[in-house]
Amino acid sequence: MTTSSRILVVDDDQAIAEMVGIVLRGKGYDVVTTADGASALDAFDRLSPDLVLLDLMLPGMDGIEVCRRLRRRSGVPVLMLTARSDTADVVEGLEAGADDYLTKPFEPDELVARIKARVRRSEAPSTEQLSIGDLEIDVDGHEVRREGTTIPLTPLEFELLVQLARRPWQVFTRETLLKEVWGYRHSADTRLVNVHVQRLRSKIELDPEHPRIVVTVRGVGYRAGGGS
Amino acid sequence: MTTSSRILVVDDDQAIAEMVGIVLRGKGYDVVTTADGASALDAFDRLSPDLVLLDLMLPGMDGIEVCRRLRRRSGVPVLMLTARSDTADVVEGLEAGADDYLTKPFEPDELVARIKARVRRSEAPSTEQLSIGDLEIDVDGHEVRREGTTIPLTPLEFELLVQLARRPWQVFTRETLLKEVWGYRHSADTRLVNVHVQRLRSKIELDPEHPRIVVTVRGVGYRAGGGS
DNA sequence: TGTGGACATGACGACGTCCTCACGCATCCT
DNA sequence: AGGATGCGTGAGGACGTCGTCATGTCCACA
Repeated sequence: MTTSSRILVVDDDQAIAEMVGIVLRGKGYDVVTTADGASALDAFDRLSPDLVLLDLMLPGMDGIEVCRRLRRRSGVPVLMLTARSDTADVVEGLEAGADDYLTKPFEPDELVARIKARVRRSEAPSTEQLSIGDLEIDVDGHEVRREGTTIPLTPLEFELLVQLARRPWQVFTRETLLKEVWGYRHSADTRLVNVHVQRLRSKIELDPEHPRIVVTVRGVGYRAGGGS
Repeated sequence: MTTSSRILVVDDDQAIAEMVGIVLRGKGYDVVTTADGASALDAFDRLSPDLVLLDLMLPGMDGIEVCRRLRRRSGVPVLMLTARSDTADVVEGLEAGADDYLTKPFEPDELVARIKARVRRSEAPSTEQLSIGDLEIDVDGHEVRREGTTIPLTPLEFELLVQLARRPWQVFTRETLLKEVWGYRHSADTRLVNVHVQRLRSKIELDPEHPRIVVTVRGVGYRAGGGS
């Protein structure tokens, strides 16, 4: 981890809170503890933790309500921790927006494993990965790679490639591409598309004279080859 | 739901598989069942399900291995379902990339609630929304809005704002900002930060002379005000 | 209240990206 | 085969963004 994940522990049982704190700090997490709902929400706003570990039984506002309010302001992973193990309670907790539900007594190892799973998933940004031919397209990271090495593209070239790669084999007319990539507002000069297709090819094609990734469909437009 | 979520159930125990199928179909899910690892992976490639419910004990390839292979090709939510309840097993399952782990016997309601929680989270567009003052920051869409109208920022200005807004009230030194926003490689001239902070302010502050969103902390650096 | 350091602000130039245009080549139809 | 049309390719210029510098202003501290 470049910087350790912050975890907000909300539990009024001091023994549990301390134990959890020790365990999690031992695993390299940055732990902050609060004992009631109001201060939990306050701490949340100040700290922007990466995960909230929430006891169901709290003085004042209960855990369900805290969870609902957290959900209103953020998509932070919430792991509920409670002594109540009725199915109805579990269902209620999950319905309120919790991501996981663990009943006391619990094994510290399992707690840590479940926290890791939640943090892992929320830190892994919905990495939309497209592949076309031998290219890997990281849509969120705005990167295109061939065998691990990044190919630098301009924003426009990247958008053009993504548009084509999202529907392999489908042919896009120049008009469609202008609308989708450039936006509505643009002039109707479709030769603009040619130029950028060519620039794109000069960067991503192994043999730009015989393009295999972005293929011309004469009289219609362009399509991305599916990799075969 | 616009279209019902597809769930791939992998279990060689026909009684369980049938029961799970009935329960989930009753909740409106589209369920496909396979009985071993190889056909599960095959079905996965064909169907692109929205969630995989995976028994740990399978003929041939075990559930852990199936989970690993799924992870290699996709970020699909995986919920493990098994008779083994040792903490070590839970930890191993979660380490292998599972998102949740439920032990038999289980309550159908809890299964459904946990599935809903997973699907809900994976369907929620990872729209990371930050707000700072009266600004709304759409991190994925690279857009900043005030009362609905977008404020045009350059990529650099946007990254700078996001960096500050991710930790409201926390003060960032110029060195930190240079490292985080500009990347490692950069010169040590911290005045560069001043210039871009000023440009950012001229666009996002209502009264650039008295900035309230990006605030100077004399002798230290800058911080984003939390909106109060 | 004066002084030095820290910060704000404006100007300018380098650079990259994008759009337009001109021309050459390939492909299709008769 | 020859013309017409569609496409590829290179050059050049407009524009926006970013880095640097010079100067002006604010603030803390004595």
